[in-house]
Amino acid sequence: MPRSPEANEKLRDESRSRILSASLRLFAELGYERATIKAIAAEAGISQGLIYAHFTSKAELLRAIFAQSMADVRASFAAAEAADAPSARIEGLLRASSEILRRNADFWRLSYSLRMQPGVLQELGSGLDDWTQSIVETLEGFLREVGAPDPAVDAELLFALIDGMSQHYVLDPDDFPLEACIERAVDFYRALPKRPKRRMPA
Amino acid sequence: MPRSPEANEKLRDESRSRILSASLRLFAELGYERATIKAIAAEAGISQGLIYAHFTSKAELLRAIFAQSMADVRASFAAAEAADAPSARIEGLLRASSEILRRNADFWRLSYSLRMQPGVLQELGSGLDDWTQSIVETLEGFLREVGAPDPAVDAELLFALIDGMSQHYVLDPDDFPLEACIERAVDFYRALPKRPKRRMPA
Amino acid sequence: MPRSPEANEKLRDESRSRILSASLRLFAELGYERATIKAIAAEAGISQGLIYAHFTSKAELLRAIFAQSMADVRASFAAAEAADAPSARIEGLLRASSEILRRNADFWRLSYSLRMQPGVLQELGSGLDDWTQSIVETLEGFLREVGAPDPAVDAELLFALIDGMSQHYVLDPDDFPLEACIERAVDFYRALPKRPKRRMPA
Amino acid sequence: MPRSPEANEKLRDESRSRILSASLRLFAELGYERATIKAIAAEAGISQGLIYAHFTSKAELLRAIFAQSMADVRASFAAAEAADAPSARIEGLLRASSEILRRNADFWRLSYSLRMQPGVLQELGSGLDDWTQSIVETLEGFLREVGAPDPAVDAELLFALIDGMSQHYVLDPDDFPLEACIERAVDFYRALPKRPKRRMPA
DNA sequence: AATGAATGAGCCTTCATTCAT
DNA sequence: GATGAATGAAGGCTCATTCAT
Repeated sequence: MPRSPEANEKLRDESRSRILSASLRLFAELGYERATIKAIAAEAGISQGLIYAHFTSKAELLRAIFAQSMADVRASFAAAEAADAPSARIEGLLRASSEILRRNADFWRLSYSLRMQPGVLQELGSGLDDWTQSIVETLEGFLREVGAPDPAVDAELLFALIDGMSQHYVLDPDDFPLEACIERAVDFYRALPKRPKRRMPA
Repeated sequence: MPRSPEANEKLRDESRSRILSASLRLFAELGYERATIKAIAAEAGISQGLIYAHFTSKAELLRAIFAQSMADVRASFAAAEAADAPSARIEGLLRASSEILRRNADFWRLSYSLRMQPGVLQELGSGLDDWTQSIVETLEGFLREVGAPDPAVDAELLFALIDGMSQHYVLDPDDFPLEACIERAVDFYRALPKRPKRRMPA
Repeated sequence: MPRSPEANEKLRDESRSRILSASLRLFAELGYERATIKAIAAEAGISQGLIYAHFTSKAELLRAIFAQSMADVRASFAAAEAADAPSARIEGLLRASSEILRRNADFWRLSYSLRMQPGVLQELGSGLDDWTQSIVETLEGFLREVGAPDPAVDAELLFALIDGMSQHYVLDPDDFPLEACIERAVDFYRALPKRPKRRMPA
Repeated sequence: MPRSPEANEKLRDESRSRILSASLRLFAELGYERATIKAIAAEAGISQGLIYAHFTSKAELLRAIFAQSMADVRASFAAAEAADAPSARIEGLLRASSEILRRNADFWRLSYSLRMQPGVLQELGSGLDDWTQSIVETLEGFLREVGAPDPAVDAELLFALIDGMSQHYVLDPDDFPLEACIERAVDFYRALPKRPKRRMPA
């Protein structure tokens, strides 16, 4: 007598999510290339073959992880955007990143490690570029609202700042003072400087 | 008939530096794992075997690149530190990074791609951690000099900012407005905000 | 609640024959090695596991197909043999092959593809050799009856001819003029040449 | 001091031809699928990796074998065609096949085994179909010259006969009376029957 | 009788590394 | 110093087969 469809689905889902979380962990810890299918299977407590019953290839597995995590992250971002009054949006966003980071540290680690590897990146297919692009645009909108003198440049700067902090946190979560840095950044953006008159810098 | 010792040494040095620059280029472009010894040899215009006459392994080649480039970078930094009056040091440093980046873009690309891959990193041996540590300390000194309220945190923040900009530049040198961002950062640090009284943030 | 034994048996037979015809089709189309158990199950509309409830292995499945089809073919041959007067037996056999081929094209395709792969053949176990042997002997009998000068050689020749035509037909059923060739072969055998005196050929 | 270019070429050629002949042997003996790269390497007395220094893939290796052998065979055929007076061409061709077969028995075994496996065939790329096509056309020309009533059909018949004999020989070189069969076939074609008046066959 | 999740051996291929010259 | 042929240890992936239900 075959297993009931529900029992089957449960088994499958269980396997799938073990694979997914094992790979996220190992991809983040070792990097995509060094995280062996063999090692992933071991970490997930299953056989190598089973991975291919769920994902057609290692690259597919990477894509699945991204799809899953990016959906999660996107939701968090959207929540942050909607929540605040215009004047507080930047503060809101900065403070939100802290939680988003903590909740998906492994994903961010992986994502940052991939960003610098064009070879692997293209196995992932596009999506990441578009995404960062859209973040910059969002930031630019916020900064325009608060009267930044050159919102395009300020957006790049703010994004660089957030990205830099995120990476430093993710690299060393125990020692990097994430919250303190964020609060300090808030100070800076509250005192948003006007662009001064200036002679051409060399 | 044997070559003269000097001619030999010159040949050797020539080979060595071809290998080094070829690997730097390929490591940066493809990532450490995907840059094949075969491809490096081809790029350098020499045989695979010769690489092992100069470096005992691929990891050791990576180490050599780091040693060479870090020396170069350290020198640039030292110059920047010494050049300015205390009050202008932060500005000086920010502006200096632009040139340091442009001169060694490949090295930075590689370095950033490695930083997130502990697996590869440990083949590199320590050194990178110590180095970033020393940078943070230098920054902290600068910030203390200009009266930052919490130099330790401000140093982390400034380092994150520089690192973020550097990465964004290195990722897309043609589109990222590096100089404009740096100048804008200078604005922020000229207007260095005091830490305001504040109720505990949630 | 348990099914009645008869219903069970009917189900079982149904499954078995679906499996058999699905595998014959796929073995013929893709070759034994490339026809996956998974694909066979899909083609048969059943689960992979069920195949192993009927056959202990893929090789055993192949054996079953051969047993089934060879029985079928043997019957057709016997009918052809018995039907004609001695003088017309060769013609009868030639003409009969056409129908036998058309009826079991897939089996012949498979059979021809296997014949050249000793590796697979031995998984099949003996049987095919014996069978071709018996065909040659039958032909030899026919040819002796019609006064062939060297029935043994003529039998080999005739078998080769039939086999050659069969394969060419099976390879390209739409373009190969099977019936025309058979009729032409009949011409040749009606005019069965005497063996001429001859000097040793080099 | 590097090996001389000649020494290198000799080494390479030696390896290449060991690989080529080992694969031909194993492909012919076991079939393409069952002839493992591992087994081929062992048969050739070299490492698995070396095969890929000469051929980019297993399929490529197959292609190389075909290219090599087909050139050889084509030359033999051309020689046979040119050698004889029109009236003796068919005899000449029949007798030539014997030697062509004996010289490349393994290649023919392989070639016949592949012909029935569309999957593998297409990895080989086209060429085989064109080739058989051109053979049939050549035969048709010969038969027209000697006044065959329907050269197109007669060509198919003759080709089937040759192919049938070839296969039977190649399947069992020790027992199949190749020369005797060929001589007997010559008898048949010397006595080339006219097409008789005939009522429609059933 | 039947299912489909799960296994594990083995395949093709890549690549850092060695070695004879 | 330099070459390039050669090796061998994985790595990703497939597939016949088993097993709990």
